[in-house]
Formats: sequence, structure tokens, C-alpha cells
Amino acid sequence: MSAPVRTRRPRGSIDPDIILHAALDLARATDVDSVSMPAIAERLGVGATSIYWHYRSKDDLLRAMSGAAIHLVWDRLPEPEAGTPWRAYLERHFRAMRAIYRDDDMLADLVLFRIRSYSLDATHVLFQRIEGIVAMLVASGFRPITAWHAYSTLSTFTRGIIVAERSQRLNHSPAVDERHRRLLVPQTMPHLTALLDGEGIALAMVSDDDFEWALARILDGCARLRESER
Amino acid sequence: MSAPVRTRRPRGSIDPDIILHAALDLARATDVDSVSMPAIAERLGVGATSIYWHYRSKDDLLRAMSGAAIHLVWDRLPEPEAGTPWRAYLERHFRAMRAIYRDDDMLADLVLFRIRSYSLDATHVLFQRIEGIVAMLVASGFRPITAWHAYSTLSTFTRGIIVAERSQRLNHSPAVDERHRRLLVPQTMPHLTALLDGEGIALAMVSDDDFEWALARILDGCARLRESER
DNA sequence: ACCTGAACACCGTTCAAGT
DNA sequence: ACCTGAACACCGTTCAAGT
Repeated sequence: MSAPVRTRRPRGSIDPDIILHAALDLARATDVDSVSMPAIAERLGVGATSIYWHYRSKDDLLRAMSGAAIHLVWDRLPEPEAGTPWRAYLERHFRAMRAIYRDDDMLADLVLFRIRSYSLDATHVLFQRIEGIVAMLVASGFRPITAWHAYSTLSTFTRGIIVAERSQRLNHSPAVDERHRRLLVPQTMPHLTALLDGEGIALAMVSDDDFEWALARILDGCARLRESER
Repeated sequence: MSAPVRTRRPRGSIDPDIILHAALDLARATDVDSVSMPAIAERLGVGATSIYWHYRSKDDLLRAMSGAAIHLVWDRLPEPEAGTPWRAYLERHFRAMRAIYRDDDMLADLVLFRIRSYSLDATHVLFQRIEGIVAMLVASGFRPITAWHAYSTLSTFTRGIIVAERSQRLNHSPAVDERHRRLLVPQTMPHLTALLDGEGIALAMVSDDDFEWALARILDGCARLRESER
């Protein structure tokens, strides 16, 4: 039981950016749920209440974290280059998106799960990039509205599979397929058991096969529309 | 400052089911985030710690709530009937799924967001129903593996749009499109501004148009595969 | 202007004690 | 076997007080 040891920090020793990065580091090291004001403050050697001078609330801080996460994601996504075939580009784009979120749970948690509201800045960056992709598709012969729907569909599907994969992982059930297997009674579920044993499908619907099948189907549909609209 | 008023409840006055329903009522009346052990207990006129005799932890209770929510969803989803055209059925099925989750935020929060792990029972019910749908598709001329991928794709896409819609609503931003509109600078985003003004697209990617376009595209792809496989 | 700790109202959970 | 309150370790947030 000694007297409090921490000395008073000099003015300006923390700012919104330092706090933000400490929070992101903490989220990646542990879990977004484990990010608390005291935990962030401890990392910074600061009193927990000091954060409130720079962020109005934890919600405010989380919003900033989501904004940063969106930037991190789009920084790693390829931009369309002049001359890239449209289909190859979209495949690269959405495969990369899936990989990025799968490799970093924090990003999925911040961008796809815990969102209350995006900052306007993050939204602006996002639209800027989508504009570029739509422009590329239009240059490749798509009507603008078709280009939009194509992007929207692929984006929604990809986010869907990412969310499902993340949920799956939250169960931290390495044996999820093992558990699934035991649920399937051949008598009452002949098709699913046959598919599982014969084709090796994953009942969780989040395998590479599921992703690639859907991607190919949607892109086929886009290609056909493009032909018919020219 | 009076003495505690609550009299001791008789034995057996609460059980797992009563607790579960109180928790679900509370979640629907307020918000899943507002469901706390004390709040549930208050509804039941019981000490908060009494719940722990029936559920090991709040996580345990949330798992039970998710299981109940899955049942509620599937109870409202149509079953395939002999003779229903496959395409019309799938359209009804996924439109209904979207509507169910949109009409009851609690269901989306429990089933699509807050999932740690499904109970085995819930998973069993789910597979049972999917088996029926796959069987119908096979009877309609699909190869089993194609039937599986078709269902998986539509399911993942639909869950994706539901999650996006729910996130949108969590911003409780009635003016989200208004805010989006102001972000679009015609000079730097000519295509998006033209689409917004001319075609009336919703930048949030969760409009009926977006849903129906994707549904039609995916089902077209399925129809074509079905033809080529016969 | 910026950092501090005391203080408040809330949680989830444990546990010894009642009936 | 089931329900109870006291108690503990945690939160997010406010605020008067320091420098």
C-alpha cells in the first residue's frame, strides 16, 4: 500500500491520435470488447479520465477507430489501373477484401459489427474509391446503373461471407465441422450427408468453394448483362 | 429508506423458460444491449443472482436467446411445397427472410450480430430445413452440389444485406441519404452523382432495388446451370 | 488548456446463508 | 433444491480541483 506513484504528465503528452493508436493496438492485441478506458489509459501511463478531454465518450473513440479501420482496409485494396480487364479486377478486389478481414479480426469487428456511425470523412474516402471502380466498369462497356448494381451485389455478398466467417471464429470452435457432422442423420438428411461425405462441402457456408462459386455466378451474370447492353 | 420489501419467492417460481422469455421481452422492448441480469430480474420480481441457478452465465442465457430467435425466424419462413416452382420458392424464401429480420431488430441482433455459438439444437433445426430445400431443388432438376451452392450463395447475400440494413438503422440516421448527398462532389464523383440524381440509387446499397437486382442475377445463374446440367 | 483522482451509478459473478 | 443479499472486481462518465 504505497502512495500513488504516477507523476503528473506534461501538458500535451497525449492527443487524439496517440489515444487512437493505443486503442487500436490494444484492440488488436486483445479483442475489441476488451478495449476499456482504463485499459487504454494504462497503456499510455495516464489517468483514465484524461481521455475524456480528447474524446467526448467511448462511443466517440470507437467511431474514430472504425474510421481508421476503414482506411486500413482500403489502403490494402487494389485500385483499378487503366487496361486491367474488368472481371480480373473485380475478382482481385473482392478476394483481397475477404482476405484482409479474415487476416485481421479487429477490422471486421470495427467495420462490420460494431458500427454505430461512420465518420463523414471515412464515408467520403469510400465513395471516392467506389466512384473509381464504377468509372472503370463504365469504361469497360457497362451502363452506369449496371456497374453500380454489380459492385453493390459483390460488396454485400462479400461482407456477408466475412461476417459469417467471423461469427464462426468467435465460437473459437476448431471442431465446428466435427460437431456439425454428428448432427447429420443420414436417414433424415440424405442430401446433406452425401454432400458432406462426397463433395466435402462445409456446412458453415464460408469455404473458399462457396465464395468462388458465388463470385463466378455473379460475375457471369454481369458479363451477360454487359453483352446485352452494348 | 425502508427495509427491503420483496418477500421471498416460492421455490419453482422461475425456471429457465420464464427467464428466457423475460429476457426476450426485455430485448424487444428496449435493445439487446440493455438486457442485463438486474433488468431481467426486476421484470420477474426476483433477485438478480437467482438467475444464476438456472443459467451458468449471461453468455449462456444469450446463447439460449439466439436459439429461440432462430426458431422464431424459421417458423415464419415458408416451407417448400410439392409442386412449387423452384425459382418462385427461393424468391419467396429470401424475401421473407429479409422482411423478418427487418421487422424485428432483436432477431438480427441475436442471430447475426451477437452470436458466440449456436446451441446444437438450433443448428439441428436449421440443417433439417435446409435439407428440405436442397431436396426440392434436386427434385426440380438441380445437381445436389449446385443446389447447395445456390442456397449458400443466396443465404450469404441475404444475410449480408440484412446486416448492412441493421447497421444503417443503428445509426438511427433518418437523414443518412441526405448526409451522403452532401458528400458527393459532382466534379470528382460524376458517375455517383448522376446515378443518385438520375436513377435514384441509394448509396447505402440496401435498397429493394439492390436486393432484387442481386436476387435476379443469382437466380438467373442458377437457372442456366440447371439447364446445362440436365 | 490539459491532466488528475474522488465519486457515482451501473455491470457480471461468487458465495455463504437462508428456507 | 432453489432463492437471497452482501461483496468483489470491473465499467463509463462527471466534476471539482490541480498546474
